Amino acid sequence: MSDPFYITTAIAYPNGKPHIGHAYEAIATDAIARFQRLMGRDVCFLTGTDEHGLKMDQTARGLGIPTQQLADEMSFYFRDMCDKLDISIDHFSRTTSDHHHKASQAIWKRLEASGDLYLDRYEGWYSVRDEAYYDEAELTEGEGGTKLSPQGTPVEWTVEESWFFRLSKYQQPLLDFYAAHPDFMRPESRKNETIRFVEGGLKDLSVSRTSFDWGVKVPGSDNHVMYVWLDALTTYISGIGFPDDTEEWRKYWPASVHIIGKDIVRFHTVYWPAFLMSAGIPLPKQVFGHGFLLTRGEKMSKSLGNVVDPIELAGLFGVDALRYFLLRDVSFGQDGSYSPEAIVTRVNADLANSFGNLAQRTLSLIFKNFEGCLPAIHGHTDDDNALFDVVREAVSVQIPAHFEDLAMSQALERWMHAVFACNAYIDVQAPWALKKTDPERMETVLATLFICIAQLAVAALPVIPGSARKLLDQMGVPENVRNFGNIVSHWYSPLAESGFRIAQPQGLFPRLELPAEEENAA
RNA sequence: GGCGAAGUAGCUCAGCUGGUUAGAGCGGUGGAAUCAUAAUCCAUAGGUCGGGGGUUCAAGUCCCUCCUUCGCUACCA
Repeated sequence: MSDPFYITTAIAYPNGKPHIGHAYEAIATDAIARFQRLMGRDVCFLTGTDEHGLKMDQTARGLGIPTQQLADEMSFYFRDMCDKLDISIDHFSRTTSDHHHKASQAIWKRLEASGDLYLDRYEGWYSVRDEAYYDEAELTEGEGGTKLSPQGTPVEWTVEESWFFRLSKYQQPLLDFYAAHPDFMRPESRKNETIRFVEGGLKDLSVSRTSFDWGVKVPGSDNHVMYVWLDALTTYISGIGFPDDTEEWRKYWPASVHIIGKDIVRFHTVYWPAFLMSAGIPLPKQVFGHGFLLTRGEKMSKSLGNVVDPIELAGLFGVDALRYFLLRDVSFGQDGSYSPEAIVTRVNADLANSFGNLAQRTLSLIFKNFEGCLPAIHGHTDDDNALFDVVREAVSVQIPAHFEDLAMSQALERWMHAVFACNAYIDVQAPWALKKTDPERMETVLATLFICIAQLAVAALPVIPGSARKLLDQMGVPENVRNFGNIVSHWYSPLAESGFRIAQPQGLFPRLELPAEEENAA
């Protein structure tokens, strides 16, 4: 294979179990990765956990367990989420691994060699929870005269020796890079924000801490640990081999796209590129900041008690149902809203009623009337060709174009459009009525539908991998045509002539019911 | 305060560089069909495209202004 495609999610900070936002990001990234594989590209998909930092250390201490043990436990939940949601990762990287420490120290040495690191003192109001310093002016007065950060977290006056990175030096190089690579930041609104931020001037960045030791040691300064972001971002390259000159590293870097949440755009579009420039490493081709998922239009938060467990949700509605809903109902890049009603409505309408039912009625007719043998084609009519045109246009032109553009919801909209065309076709042709009047025509109609359904199933593989695969299995579609290139080739007649028979068709997408408690709430 | 995004049918939203009667899905209504997961198909419902002003032969689609929501950022020190 050639044409490598390297995609990553953000490296999650596992100070709690994964929530729906983590799941959303993983699912979206997975759909893109799967799509690219089905386009024949050599894909590497990396995710992982960012386990350093004071917060982890403190949480562990609070629980009375070793920090590493907490990290192991929490990281497991994220790894487990990937398994449960059918996330097709190639690498799960952890910042606590030995190799990652080595990689982080290697990049540190490169920054140092470029003359971009210097030792200084840092003092100011520090928030442990945010792991950030704030200006006096940014603080607000809390209860009892305590000082609070803009995020409402407590701050303490802290003085520490710190290594600094000459971020200021990269202001112009970054702006030049943005100008030369208009697709580097997406969507557009995030790009504008970043450019204005950089134009406003960059201050050097404190990149080490001495107040705790749960992190990567700074080479030559054992009492310092590296700033969590420098360490975390390095995961994108350490996960594929850096600093070793491995085959993966040579093949996959620079990354095709980093998929991240809109809240951490700056780290990925300002700090990360600056670090890489300093280290003499090529920059990723694109950073995409997706939106947030709101619960019934409200921001998720622990205090509101509306934090949703994605595993529970998948258990309730099905993994593919959840995946489909998130990618279909939320325009990628914008905020989206989630509710049980919305999932049930969308999934029933699209997957159960339209697509699932289409497959079921077609396969049932074949199963009952031909003992499962695939019907022969006795010459196609204009109606057949018109349907082929619609489905083929969707499957080999529109859907790939939208996926390529990371517009999953639009890809699925085109997919549904083609599904509608199939349902309209089956109603007009009424193969069940042709049984007595024109059995040969009945065969052709069902064969036509069979082909179209297979094409649509392949196009849906990135989003609903489990159920699409099950359908293709039921239909006996050979593995080697289950991709965007081959599914529009002539595989049907050979399959029919091979003597393949479909078994009694099994429904793919059961109609969902609104959970009882939700009905009451609504 | 500055910059930016958004405000389009009951709901969720499409509408690129301005141009025939403003679109889709869901919901609602009226038909058809009965192979299928009571699923499907057809027709339809008449929305001042946030308000106002302007440019143009022609504006959701460009300009100005106002209102609302949101994001980034700054400041009041």
